[in-house]
Amino acid sequence: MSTAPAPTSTRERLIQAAVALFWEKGYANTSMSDLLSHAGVNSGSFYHFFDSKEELLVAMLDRYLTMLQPVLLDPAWEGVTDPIERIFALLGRYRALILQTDCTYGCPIGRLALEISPEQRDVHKLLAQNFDGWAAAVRGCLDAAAQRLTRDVDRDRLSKFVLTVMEGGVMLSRSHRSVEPFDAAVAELRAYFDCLLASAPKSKTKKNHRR
Amino acid sequence: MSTAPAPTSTRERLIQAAVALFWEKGYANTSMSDLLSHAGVNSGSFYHFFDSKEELLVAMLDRYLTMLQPVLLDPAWEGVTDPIERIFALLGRYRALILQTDCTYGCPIGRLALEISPEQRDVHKLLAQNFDGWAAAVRGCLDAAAQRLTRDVDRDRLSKFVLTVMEGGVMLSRSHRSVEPFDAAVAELRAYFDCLLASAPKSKTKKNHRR
DNA sequence: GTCTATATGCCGATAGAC
DNA sequence: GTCTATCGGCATATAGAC
Repeated sequence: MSTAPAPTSTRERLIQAAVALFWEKGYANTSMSDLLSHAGVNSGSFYHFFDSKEELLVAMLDRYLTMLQPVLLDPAWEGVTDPIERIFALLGRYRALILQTDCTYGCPIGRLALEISPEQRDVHKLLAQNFDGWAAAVRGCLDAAAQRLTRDVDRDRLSKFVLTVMEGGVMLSRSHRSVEPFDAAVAELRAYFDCLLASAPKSKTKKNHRR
Repeated sequence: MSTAPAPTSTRERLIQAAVALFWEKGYANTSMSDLLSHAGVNSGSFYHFFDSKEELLVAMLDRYLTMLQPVLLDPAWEGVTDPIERIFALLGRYRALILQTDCTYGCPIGRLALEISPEQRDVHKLLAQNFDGWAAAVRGCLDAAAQRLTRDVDRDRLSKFVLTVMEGGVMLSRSHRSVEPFDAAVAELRAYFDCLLASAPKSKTKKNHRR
């Protein structure tokens, strides 16, 4: 409970700068001087901690893995207990991000997945791990709601489908400069969930999904 | 019916090089010298036809619009008449592309949508037009199958959903270096379609969708 | 660990003869 | 319309004092 200004280390500030800038501008379009000035660090210090820009990318993706729960899931799920609604609350966070960025949002992980050369296998492995972590969170929700879903639902596959739809929706919203494509994708996903929940008894989750 | 070797113009060769290279390496990672050597053109000639690299990008995206039907849709739909199967045949083309590229495929349009800065509105307008053209083709299939779909299906929204799923599936396959995420997404989409076709009479489309 | 100064190379774009 | 030669700038990365 100290009020100290949190003396973030140089290494830490660089990772934070990477989180912000690789998200905002992509990897190649973020220059070393962008990173250095944003972090308030000099070139010499950078190369004391990292061998290259790519190594900072790796460190950033590692950080993302640990940020998923506290930074994304916990806030998204605060006050939301129903597991199916948690899935849509998570998608709601992305909707908020799209709006916050004036519909220019690109998911940092998805963006890097398409930008980074496939030869950089270590980077793509981390990207895949980030995707898997996200999907696993959704998978947890589906497991919690298992008895409400029709028996033949492949919950693992469905959790990845939610991720797929999120990524596609974010992409389309960026080029259209509008939330509408994202909203449409989420609405369609909701319709699918209604399908999968249809024959189950407790259909408590029927507020205003279909408009 | 001439057998002449089709003396492609310099401008044309540059556009073709852009189609190939912006797809393979992205926009920023394709250098002018990449483009010039691939097209067999000198720098001076390039700037005779285009004011800048970005202008070539615009020309390439215009070209993509005209290529959609003959290069993508026509081959995908050859021998496939059922409109719903046409949708999945189109997705099958992307599956083939993923396999052809050893699972490093990134849809050129989707990739640019995330890479290009939102400030370049003209580029994003063309990207959105490309997305819209693709979705419109799917929309045409859905319209043709309208009487088989449950009444409350929003066909326009559903056509965009198919695009969303394709783009998300391609993205995940690239980072996982496997077709599996794409296949899973398409299988889930098929399950959704089965839902939407369920209550209709003619369920001729039941071969082996669910495995 | 941090600083300034700088190496080295490729980038997109241009000049100007032919 | 095509050629060669080259510009100025910014990229990542390094050197070496403190």
